Amino acid sequence: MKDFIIVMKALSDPNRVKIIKMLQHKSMCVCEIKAALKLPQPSVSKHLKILEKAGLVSSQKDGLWVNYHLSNGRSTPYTATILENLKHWLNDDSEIARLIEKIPFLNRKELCS
Amino acid sequence: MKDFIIVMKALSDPNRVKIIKMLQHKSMCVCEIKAALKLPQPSVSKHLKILEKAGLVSSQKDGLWVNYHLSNGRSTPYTATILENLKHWLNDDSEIARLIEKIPFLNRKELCS
DNA sequence: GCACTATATTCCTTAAAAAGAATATATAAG
DNA sequence: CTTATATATTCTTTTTAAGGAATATAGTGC
Repeated sequence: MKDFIIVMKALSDPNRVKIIKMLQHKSMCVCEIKAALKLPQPSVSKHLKILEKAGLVSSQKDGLWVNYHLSNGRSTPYTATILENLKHWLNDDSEIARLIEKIPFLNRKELCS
Repeated sequence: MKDFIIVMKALSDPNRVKIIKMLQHKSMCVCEIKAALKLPQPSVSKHLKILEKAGLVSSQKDGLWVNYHLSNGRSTPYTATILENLKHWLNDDSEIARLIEKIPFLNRKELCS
């Protein structure tokens, strides 16, 4: 039960859901997410930590950067199903659609400096 | 997005999840749920309202009683999938299992008086 | 009408989550 | 070792959600 609640709470925030939707298209570092969502960097880090604890995303260090990507969902039965369904859920949301469109133009070299 | 968040928030509380798991086995009135979960009546009513707003449960008046049951899930794409998966999710949770076992012994006539 | 019962709502208090500012850590480059 | 940059953490404040007590509503039966 506890794990289930942690997953549901992680998904109860629009910015965190947006992060998941973006990661479906591309692994991203914190500063890319920060730029896409126009949020302060500490706020992004905190959201990512919550998603990571819920088993929804994973991270990988790359020098000074930390790349975040969707997890394989194996941590709980819920994460796998939810991540799978989130592939088609919310694609018709206009705000999500706009975010996704902008992803190809995010340039880490420009953003992080 | 807003609807999705409402559903996720509704599922972010253990008592509300327990209510859903019980309703999978039996339509229940407020006082039956109250007895099963050992919660104050106003608290149960409030949880039910949140579940109803999320499109997860529906209610039907029966004289002085109000029977709650799982909704058909047609209100959003999320509710249908979540309700379907919740049929097998959490069945191995000991607290849930104990609740389900007790359902047949809930007697409305005894409880509500 | 009145009394009784099941449920809902309101109001207030408490707890939990989110936002913001500041600071800390870690790695890279000189 | 120093500087610079990306990210994480801490601490405080604000917002949001949950709990509890009291009251309101809506049926039922007399």
